[in-house]
Amino acid sequence: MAVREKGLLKIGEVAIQSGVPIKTIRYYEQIGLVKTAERTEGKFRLFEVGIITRLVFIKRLQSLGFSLQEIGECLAIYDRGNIPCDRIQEKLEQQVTKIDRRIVELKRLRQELTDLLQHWSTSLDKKPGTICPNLEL
Amino acid sequence: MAVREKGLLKIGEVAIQSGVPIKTIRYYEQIGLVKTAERTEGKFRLFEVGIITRLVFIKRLQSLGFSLQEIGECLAIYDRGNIPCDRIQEKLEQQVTKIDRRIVELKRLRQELTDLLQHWSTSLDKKPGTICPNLEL
DNA sequence: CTTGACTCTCCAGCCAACTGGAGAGTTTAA
DNA sequence: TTAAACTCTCCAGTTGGCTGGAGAGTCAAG
Repeated sequence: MAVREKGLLKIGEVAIQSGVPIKTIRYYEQIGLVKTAERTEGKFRLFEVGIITRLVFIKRLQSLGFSLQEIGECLAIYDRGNIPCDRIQEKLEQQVTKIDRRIVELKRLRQELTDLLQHWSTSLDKKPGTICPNLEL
Repeated sequence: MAVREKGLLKIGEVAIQSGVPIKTIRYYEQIGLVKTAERTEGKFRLFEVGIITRLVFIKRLQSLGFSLQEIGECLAIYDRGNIPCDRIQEKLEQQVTKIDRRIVELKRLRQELTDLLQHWSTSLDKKPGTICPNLEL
């Protein structure tokens, strides 16, 4: 079992260990988030064990609201030999700001909805040129 | 000008009066949200004036967070000769619930982010098998 | 009758992040 | 050696709500 001697993993094992589906791993390779170390003669992908950490990292950042695009930027820093902590910190802060804005938006919408509901009348006549009279008031 | 005599509108005029782009109107027709009253000999769409109210209604519900699917349901009630107020009220309430859930989610995420940032260290060494040490703590 | 504005259909693409399937080839354990 | 399990590439589709463009046809004013 040449693969295990070299400490390389086939995609299926990577999928199991990382929890990321095979298809997704291939997709990540396609968009440059991960790389295959080499291939078998029969074109099977072989990954270094570090791929697991990498995939877990990707999923972690994703769960924090990062896009694959942004994750790619962080990984690029790492791949140049640096720790991407600073960049990530920055992004995290932006993320918080984005969330805050989103929450404000949602609250405004919620207010609009509850205002509408508060004045909702269950006994309005059909007015010509109106679909839901309650909405035009 | 036969069109105006009949009180029918061509799509361009509908677009101007409703503020909905021509392409979008055709799309709405395609998915069954609106109907053309008839066509000219040359296949030009002719709409009844009610289309304006209808489009404004669609946009209104959309701004309240309804999907076109849901809007379609309300319009179907209207098209059967009923006032869709009850249905809309129901949907609005669901909408509020959805927003509340979303806000909770966002707050939880926000908390996670700020927790991470609070304990962020700017002087961590690169650890083997780690991409961003701050994230594994 | 001509010209310019308008509209038609059909196809295709966009965003993001995958996911499904066909059909073929590879690896590995028994 | 054989059969099961695994993997390959390539293409296409998903969700939702549009949007763009090509190329052709139509309408209305002068």
